[in-house]
Amino acid sequence: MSNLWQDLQWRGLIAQSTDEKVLSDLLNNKSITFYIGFDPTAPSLHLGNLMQILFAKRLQLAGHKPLALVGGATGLIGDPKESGERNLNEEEIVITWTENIAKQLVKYFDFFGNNKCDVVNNFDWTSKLDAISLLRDLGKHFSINRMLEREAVSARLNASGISYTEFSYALLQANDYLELHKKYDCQLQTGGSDQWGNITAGVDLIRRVEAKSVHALTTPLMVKADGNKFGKTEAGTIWLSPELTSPYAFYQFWLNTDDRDIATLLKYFSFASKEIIEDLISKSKTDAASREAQKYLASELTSLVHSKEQCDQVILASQALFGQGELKDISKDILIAALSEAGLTKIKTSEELPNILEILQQTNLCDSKSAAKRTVEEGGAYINNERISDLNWKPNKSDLIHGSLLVVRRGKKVMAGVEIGG
RNA sequence: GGUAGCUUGCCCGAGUGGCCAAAGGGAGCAGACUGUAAAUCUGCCGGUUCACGCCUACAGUGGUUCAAAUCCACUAGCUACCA
Repeated sequence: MSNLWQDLQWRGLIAQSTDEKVLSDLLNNKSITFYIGFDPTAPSLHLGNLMQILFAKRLQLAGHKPLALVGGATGLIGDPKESGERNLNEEEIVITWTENIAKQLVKYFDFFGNNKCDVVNNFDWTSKLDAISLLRDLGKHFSINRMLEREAVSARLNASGISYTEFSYALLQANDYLELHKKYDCQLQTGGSDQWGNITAGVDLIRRVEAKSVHALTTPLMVKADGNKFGKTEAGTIWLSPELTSPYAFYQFWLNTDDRDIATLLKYFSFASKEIIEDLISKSKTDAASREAQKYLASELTSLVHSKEQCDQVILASQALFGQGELKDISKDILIAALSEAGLTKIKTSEELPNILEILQQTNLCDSKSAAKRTVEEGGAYINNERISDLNWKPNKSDLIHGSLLVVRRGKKVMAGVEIGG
């Protein structure tokens, strides 16, 4: 007996579900097997995926067995999206991405015990599916009329069109559910609300083929207060891989969460108790400036996705770079670590020291020399927290912190480091 | 298959021979105010250049012209009407 369902509801994590009474009873009182799928559409998982992962983790913590599916097969086909046909990726690339994703998933689930997680790849069964079976055994259970009703599909029919390849996607995902139902007695598939159609296609298929009733449960689409998509910045997607999004950038992303969104995000992403979360939310209203809720969530998630050690480093780096104190008072090691997190560019001493425009460009703080010049003229260029307004400014020996470092900043919060060395 | 129209910078959208790197809006960047917020106001917003300038750009290719986003031809894609 648990209150999993009530907890999920309180967190606002339930968008749609099949028969609520039956499903909530299963989730609260039984231990079931469920699955959640991830298609390899990119080299790494991102924050949208993280929401799904953590949702599944909540179910596992409550005693249910997760199957983390990687879409080695479905990734080769492409789930139709409203904006238009996807470009097919090379098979080798999809294989690499599938492997990356499988590795990343391992971090978030428990792989021991009665309800241990299994990672499965739909390539294993889909690649064995022959044309006759696909069309005769599977296809016969699908109504085109029904498939045309899907939002993404109908949008595509009215606009750019859709290939047979993508149109067939739902069959494969439905078949995944059927496979996992037969093999693991999987009774629930979870996903984002955009997956509702695909998931219920599987539910229908299982009813037709096995005469069994299984379930679907989706999470809402996160919409930010400013109307933009969650999980992206102007610089791009926030990835879970440290190579694509540094732990520093990851932490900063959460720290900069809009006050209006922090309550929702805490409920979606934090594993803290209801009491702690409600306390943080109330603080975010009474004392928004302290940003305790943002700091808490940033720290919790950076620790989870990267590591506690990385997170500590990043917090130190953030404090060092945004602190009020003298940069010179920060030890060389910590400063180098901080700048490495933000992005450190090395320049050889043998060369003449670059001027401010070159520094801004070489640290990638500005895209071009013109952009760099603009930044300086606008008063947005800082070296060691001092505004630089002279276009010809060059660093002196005495400007180098600890003999070799420059802290470069554009605007209020875009940092980079320069290390002058042999 | 026939006819007519459309295709502009990150996005939307004005421009129908020189005054066009191209109105306006959005996004984005910077400044002020702040909390490394939000809202608001101001400036910027193809590349290179201290700058005059030069280069690249108005679907693609070629042409007319001293001069083309603007005119002509062909190609591709989209839209509407006709069968």
